[in-house]
Amino acid sequence: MNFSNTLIHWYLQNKRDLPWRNTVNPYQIWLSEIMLQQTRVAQGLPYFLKFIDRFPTVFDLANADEQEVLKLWQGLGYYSRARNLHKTSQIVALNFEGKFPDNYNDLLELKGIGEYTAAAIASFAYNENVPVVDGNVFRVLSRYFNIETDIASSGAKKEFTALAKELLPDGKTNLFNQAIMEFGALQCVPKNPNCENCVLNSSCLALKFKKVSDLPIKLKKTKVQKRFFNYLIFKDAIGNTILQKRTQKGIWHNLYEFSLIETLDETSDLEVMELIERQNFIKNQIENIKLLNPIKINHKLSHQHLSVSFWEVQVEGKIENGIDYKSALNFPFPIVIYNFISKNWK
DNA sequence: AACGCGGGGTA
DNA sequence: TACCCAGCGTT
Repeated sequence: MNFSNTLIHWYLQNKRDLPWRNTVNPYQIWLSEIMLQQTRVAQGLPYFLKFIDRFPTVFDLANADEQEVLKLWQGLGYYSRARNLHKTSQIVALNFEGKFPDNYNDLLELKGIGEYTAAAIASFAYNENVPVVDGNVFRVLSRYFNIETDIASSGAKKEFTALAKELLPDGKTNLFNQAIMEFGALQCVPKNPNCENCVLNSSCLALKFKKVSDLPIKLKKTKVQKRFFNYLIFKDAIGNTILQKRTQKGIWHNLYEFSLIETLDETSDLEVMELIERQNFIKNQIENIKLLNPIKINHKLSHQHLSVSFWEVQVEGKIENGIDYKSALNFPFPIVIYNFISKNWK
């Protein structure tokens, strides 16, 4: 049996039972694909179920506020996906009468749908003859065919797409695309794959040449920036606080946070306290300042490492436009903030 | 063509 | 720690 049919055969015996595999509804397939961009199935699955429950159709999603969409997306990361998801739902609902484009090229026009996602939707929902190339496909193909192209290089996508297209079995694009990705996720995993027990081990070139752990080749390294966040949880006489929306470019766009003092390095608690007293965030007089987490919270993003402190700042009187705890919980937060307040703020 | 964008799992 | 995950949009 050849490569493609072996994969399909393996897939039919080993595939996970996932809700978006039991449908050809392009709305559900689209939703799952957006959520699974750079995201593991285990992490995305609960969000998919929440979204389908709250937004059963593209019209329900289109009619929602962005803030509610972001709230449901809270914790999943890469929040531009949620904003683009919402925008695209409105295009589909209003301009296309709720019907998703039914081919690769038209899908590509939509916000948040790139080459991979367009191919995924086109093949899964419409069985169009287009190959998917994601991280799994790069890994499986580079190993099986011993391809040393740097997968982070500009030409790699074209090269692997062409190869994947050659491998598509007639009329079974849907199955093959699912199969090669599932194979990469379950069998041909990044580290220490179980090659002894693999349906392709007799013909895999990486295994033959003992290069499994060297492939795929990826040269680009991400460099990490360190940042130091001090969040001020103001509290007035009736327990209200201040929240603000992150409208600037950068991380957590359109999510909410407390008043923020960012310092360039590991500033001492005493110095931060002085900064809080000097900076006039609100008119109210400060009564008391208390550091809530003497041990800094380290929150790691893929490209930034954050050291986060939370300060309770008691002020006199009532804060203008203050917000109470119960209302605050309805806002979408970065998960590091949400985890802290849900644990430490009553 | 290179970079910014989350959060969590794995070794 | 370092790397990876059903990548995309911007510059």
